[in-house]
Amino acid sequence: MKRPLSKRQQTILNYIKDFMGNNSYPPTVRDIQTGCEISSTSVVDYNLQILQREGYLQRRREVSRGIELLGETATSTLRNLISIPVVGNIAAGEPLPLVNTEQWNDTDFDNVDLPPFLTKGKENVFALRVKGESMVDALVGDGDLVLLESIEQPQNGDMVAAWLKDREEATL
Amino acid sequence: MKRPLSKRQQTILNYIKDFMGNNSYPPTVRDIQTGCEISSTSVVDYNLQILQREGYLQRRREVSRGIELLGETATSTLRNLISIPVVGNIAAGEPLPLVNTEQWNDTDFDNVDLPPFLTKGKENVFALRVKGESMVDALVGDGDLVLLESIEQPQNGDMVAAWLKDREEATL
DNA sequence: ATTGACATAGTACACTTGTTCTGATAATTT
DNA sequence: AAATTATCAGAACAAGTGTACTATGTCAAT
Repeated sequence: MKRPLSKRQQTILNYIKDFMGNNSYPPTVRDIQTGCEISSTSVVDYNLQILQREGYLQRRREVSRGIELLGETATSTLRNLISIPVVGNIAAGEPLPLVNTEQWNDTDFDNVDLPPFLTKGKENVFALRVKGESMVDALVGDGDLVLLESIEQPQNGDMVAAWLKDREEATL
Repeated sequence: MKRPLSKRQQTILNYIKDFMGNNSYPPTVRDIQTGCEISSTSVVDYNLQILQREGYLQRRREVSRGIELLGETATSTLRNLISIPVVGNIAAGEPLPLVNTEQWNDTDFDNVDLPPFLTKGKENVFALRVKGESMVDALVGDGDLVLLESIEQPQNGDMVAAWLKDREEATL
């Protein structure tokens, strides 16, 4: 049941969005105050309460800068491309090697930016570069990147490989 | 010229990454202190200086929570992305090669940042790049990325490749 | 005109948080 | 061993920051 936001509330909301876009940390009450040219911090607090009540943001009043944007506002603007690490190469005509992900660091590998829908539903995804010639029925070629989703499985160590050709995806 | 980070610096860096992944705002010095079980805030400040000097993060000391991660670390954390390593290449028309993770070095792989939903439910995911021409029914082409989910298996290290064609999924 | 909800101001307080200072301990070099 | 550097401890200060309190103004309904 969202009532329309007042002009000031709109201003504040936009300022927060803009601020977080530039600064990687949320604004303080006083940042908003000066940024929106509001005369008092209490006014900011007052409107933030409303914005929270209306579901536009979440506050953690006990901590500084405890503002979190909710809804598409937060997600859609920030998440467009996905960077996937290319952990290494795999050769054709040979079984996939065992990979120990626990030893990996995020900074250890190169990254590839991909559209989000490619990894939908998977959690720990990484990539391998294909070395050598084709695989099963010539679906994968030399230089292709293979996105992998790692799974912990005590008993059986299988791997699921997801090929991504341009925007296409197929599953084996 | 990056000198190797000390264990404590690694711990702090990971904590910041983790914190920003969960909270949408950076941690305070004291958050890091308690989170990493450090006895004094000055120690945190000391190590943050080093991390900044080495280029791992940027600080705005005049404001609270003025920590900004640099590099891929930053973007992937902000966008809730998952960094996936591309461990190697795979060739078409041939079985997937065996990958020995223990031989990998930090510089051996590229990374690809992907949205979490792609790897949801899977733990150790990595990617392979397809080299050469197609595989099964020409679903995967040269340069494609294959997402793999690695599993620890003492006895057998097999991999199942899952192709993702658009929204379809199949398993090998 | 009066009421009452909504919105804004101004101010002060208490806790948070970055910073600084001094000193101690460990690791490394000379 | 002595000297030097790197790292850690502890405490205190000052500014940053959320919040509470009171007062004022606006505006529609009564």
